[in-house]
Amino acid sequence: MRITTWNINSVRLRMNLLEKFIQMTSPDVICLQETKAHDDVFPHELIKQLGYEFLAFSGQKSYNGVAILSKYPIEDVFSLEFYNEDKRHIAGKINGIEIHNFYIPAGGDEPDIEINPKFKHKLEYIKLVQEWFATNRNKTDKIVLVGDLNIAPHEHDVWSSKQLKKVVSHTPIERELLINLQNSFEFIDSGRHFTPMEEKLYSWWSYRGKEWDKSNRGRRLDHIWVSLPLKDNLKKIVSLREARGWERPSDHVPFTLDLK
DNA sequence: ATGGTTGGCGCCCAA
Repeated sequence: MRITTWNINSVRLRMNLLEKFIQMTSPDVICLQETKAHDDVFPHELIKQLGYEFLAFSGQKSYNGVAILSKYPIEDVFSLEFYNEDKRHIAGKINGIEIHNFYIPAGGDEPDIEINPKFKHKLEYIKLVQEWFATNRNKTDKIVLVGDLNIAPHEHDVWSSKQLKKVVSHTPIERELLINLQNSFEFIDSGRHFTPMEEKLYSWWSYRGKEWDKSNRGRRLDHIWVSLPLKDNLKKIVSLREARGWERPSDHVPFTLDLK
């Protein structure tokens, strides 16, 4: 089973890129974030024409929004709403595996919970996810957790750990909380399972600043984790860097896992 | 220390 996570930054604007990616990669399951489309305007007919008959989506106007596109039936679909009415999560069971698609809050600019409520909300959100899994799921369940988690947890998940240590997405508190969440459920980080810790691995390059390709100031914000029963099924991952150079790209690239 | 770009929507906000 081939599973992709991709923050597409407006699904309606980038249907042509989605089609291009599908032709290249043909995943069984595609999890999208930042669809930025209310359910009433989600392009479900077009996506079905691309070969994804089974869809689950939870969207809102302008912001957030997540979707699961699947070649196989999706059962037991539900969404967690940890903050306001934000559409940041959708889950469902495909071929006996429960897939959780998250769009964790970005957290604003200032990494200080006293003056920035968005940062506070981000940290709380991660703790709530951890509590939810501890309370509602077992480590023996077959689970895949994907999404734009908006945190680059390890040193070589960013172009300069030193220069980004006070930048939201790579502050010590966020890194610690995300690693705690991962360890608390013994999730396996597929990106680092296949890429040595000392090797750079990115999934996002900012729109700001010229020459993203040459300067290569990337971050690994997008992740696919699997629960312990799926560890031996891990086959390979691909972070599709070239997608950042496509015409009118998302600032995130598709990240794909193959499971035996 | 600062400013840089993009998308959605409505005349600015979030990333």
